[in-house]
Parts: sequence; C-alpha cells; structure tokens
Amino acid sequence: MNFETTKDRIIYESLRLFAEKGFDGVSMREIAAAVGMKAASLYSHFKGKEAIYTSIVDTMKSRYNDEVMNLQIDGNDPSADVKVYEQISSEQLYGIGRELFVYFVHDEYTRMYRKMLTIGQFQNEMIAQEYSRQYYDEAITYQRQLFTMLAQMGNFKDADYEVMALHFYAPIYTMITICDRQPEREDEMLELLRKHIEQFVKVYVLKN
Amino acid sequence: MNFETTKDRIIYESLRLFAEKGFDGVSMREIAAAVGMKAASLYSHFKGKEAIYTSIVDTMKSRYNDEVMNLQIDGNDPSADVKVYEQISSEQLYGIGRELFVYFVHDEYTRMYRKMLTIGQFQNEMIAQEYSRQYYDEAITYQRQLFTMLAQMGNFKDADYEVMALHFYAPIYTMITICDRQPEREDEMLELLRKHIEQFVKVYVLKN
DNA sequence: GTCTATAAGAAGATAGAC
DNA sequence: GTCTATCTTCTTATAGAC
Repeated sequence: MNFETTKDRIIYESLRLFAEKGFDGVSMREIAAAVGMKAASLYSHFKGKEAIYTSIVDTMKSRYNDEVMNLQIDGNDPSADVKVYEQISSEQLYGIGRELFVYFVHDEYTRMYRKMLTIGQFQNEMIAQEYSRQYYDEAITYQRQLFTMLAQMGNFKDADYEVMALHFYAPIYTMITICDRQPEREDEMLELLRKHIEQFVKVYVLKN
Repeated sequence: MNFETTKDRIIYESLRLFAEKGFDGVSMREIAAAVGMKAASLYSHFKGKEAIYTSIVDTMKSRYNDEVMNLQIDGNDPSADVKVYEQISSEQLYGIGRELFVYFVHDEYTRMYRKMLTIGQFQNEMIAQEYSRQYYDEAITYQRQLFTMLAQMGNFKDADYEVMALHFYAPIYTMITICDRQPEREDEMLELLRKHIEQFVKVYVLKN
C-alpha cells in the first residue's frame, strides 16, 4: 500500500475500521477522523462510502498478486515451484505450510482484508465469491497441481490429489481463522501446525 | 424454537435478519415489521436491541444442546458413542461425517446462528470465544476422544489423535463454510465429503 | 401489549466560502 | 482540497393513550 496520496490513506484507514466493525458499523465521520480530516472532505476523493469499499477490494486484489510474487514460492504457478520440492522432505513441506500460515496471519493488510470479507460475505454475492475464490479454490488448485506433479516423480502414495490438497490446506485454513478470532492462540496453532504437517508427511509421503 | 410467545418470534426474526445483514445492518423497525408489529412494541418484550442479541445467544446455546442429544450419536460424550463404531468401517465413518455435515448445513437455526457469529466475531470478544468453542474446540475434543478410544481397540494406525481429529474435522468445517457462502455448491461439497472420508479411512484405518 | 407521536441524536451526503 | 454549516433521513428509545 502506498501512503503517498490522501486517497491511499483513506483506503487504509477505512479497511482497518471495516475489518473491526463491518461496513455498516463505521461512519464517514469515523473514517475522516482516522485520516485526520472532516467527513465532507472525503467526498472530494470518493463518491461515497460504497465507492471506498469498492476501491479497497480492487486495491487488495492487485496487492495480493504483488505480494504473492515476492514469496519464495511463486504461489500461482506450481510448475514453477515444483523444482524446489523435487526431493520433498518433511522439513520442506513444513516450509510451505509455515510460510503460507505466517504470511496469512501476520501480514497486516491480508489479515484486515480477510476479516472484512469474512464480515461482508453474507451481505454481498460478489464478496462471497471473492472469498471462496481466494481462500479456497485458488489455494486448493495450487496445492492439487503441486501434489500431482510431485506424485509423478514418485514422492507420494497413490491418492486423490484434490482430497490430498484439502487434507493439507483445510487444517491450515482452520487454524488461520482461529488466529483471526483469538490472536493469543497463535503459539498453540503454530505447534499444532508443526504436528499437522509432520503427520501429513508420515501419512502421504513414501519415504523420508 | 418455540413460536408460542411473541418473545420467541422476535428472537427468531431478529436472528434471521442479523444472520443476513449483521447487528448494525438491522433496525428495530425492520425487526418489528418482520414480526408484524411497530418498533415501539418491541420494548415491551426487550429492554433494547442488544438485549435481543444476548437473548438469541442464550437461546441458541440451549437449543444446540437439545438438538445434539437427538442426533444418533450423542455428540458430547464419545464414550457413549464409541460402541456404535467399535468395528469402524468406511461406511460408518462416512455416516458420522455426513451426519455432522448435513446437520450443520441444513438445520435452519444452526445455520443462521453460525452466520450471525461469523459476522459478529471481530466486534465482540465473547462472540469470538463462543465461535471457537462451538465450532473448533468442542468438535476437535469430541473427535479426538472418539479416535483415541477406537485406536485402543486396534482400529487405527498409530498417530497423534488430536491431529487426526483435525484431519477429519477441518475439511468438513471448511466445506460447511463454503456452503454458507455459496449454497449452490452443496452437491459439489457432498461429493468432496465422500471422497474426503474415503481417503481418510484409507490412510488411517488399519483394515476395512 | 400495542399503538401514535415524538424526542434526541447520528447517519450519508451536499453547498458554498476559502 | 478542506473547511463550516446544513439538509434529509434514519436511528434507538421513551411517553402516554387505549
């Protein structure tokens, strides 16, 4: 996120407030106060409250793509990542899982954006689809493709690789939602994450 | 839920509206209209809007306990349920999973209540704890105890049974949240549920 | 218990000075 | 671009007739 323009600061503060209180729970006066101006001035930058919300969604979509490219793993193209994990070990798979987990839980914008979508998902069809796409379909598709390729190299037991992706990702996703609700449980979840991946490897990886 | 008293009808309609629009998104006039009265009359039954919300939470807690007792499995005391699954088979484990899934997704009140907690979890510490307790801790504890007992009977491979519970439950929980957001994907999720449990059994159950 | 009427305030949004 | 002032509408909640 850039903080160069006032527009960007409005987007950031609005996201922060929407993530805590929901769209309806935040007033234009509140946003203005957080930015350090009067409510009327917001209308010089955005047509209205809904325009701010739309702008947040657009900004975060492009931000997500930028960030994902900076991770060690590509995150979008598993065929580019597969070389990294050719001789997959428990350690390495823990690497993927932990990286995924820590990024999602610690990155301020990602966390706020996910909270905002979580709150808004039942009020808006578009938000619902965006949430499922980003936090389910894309994640599962990536893992499924990665596991399929690793299996062709003879690293894994024979299995349905979509289900295998689900077995890898769903526990991690579930633990992320716990940390969103109760940040004080992060250490507990990190320990459980370690056990999860250890057991996942025992159960699915042929020899390690 | 009883519909005998006006109070109960107010609770039901409020829950229905809160689940769709969130607490702040619903006005007293809206609730009153849904019940079939004027907003002022609501104050003869509840002190205010927040009192309705509190009352919903209390009502749903007791309702959940009642409902769970009516399921084939006890749902709270795995030692009472373990006899049912002594000679666990893929079919039977599919039975637990599917029952869990269908109850959570189809039961109107459970679904509305879960949506309401989902929306409210970041605004209220109590709601956050209630959500985690009901949809994570209690579910995992139950499954862990069940798997531990089944393992002592020699049905399962050696494993960490908390992680095993997570591997069983987290995919189911994740699929439930998909159906909450996108009910049109229920068939897809039911098919995935079947595959999930099939593979879970292949991976964890010794002989079947 | 339900109604009408209304208080008291907060909401989103706009006009126009600077 | 930001401000003050204001419009209009909506909010929760109460008073008092029936």
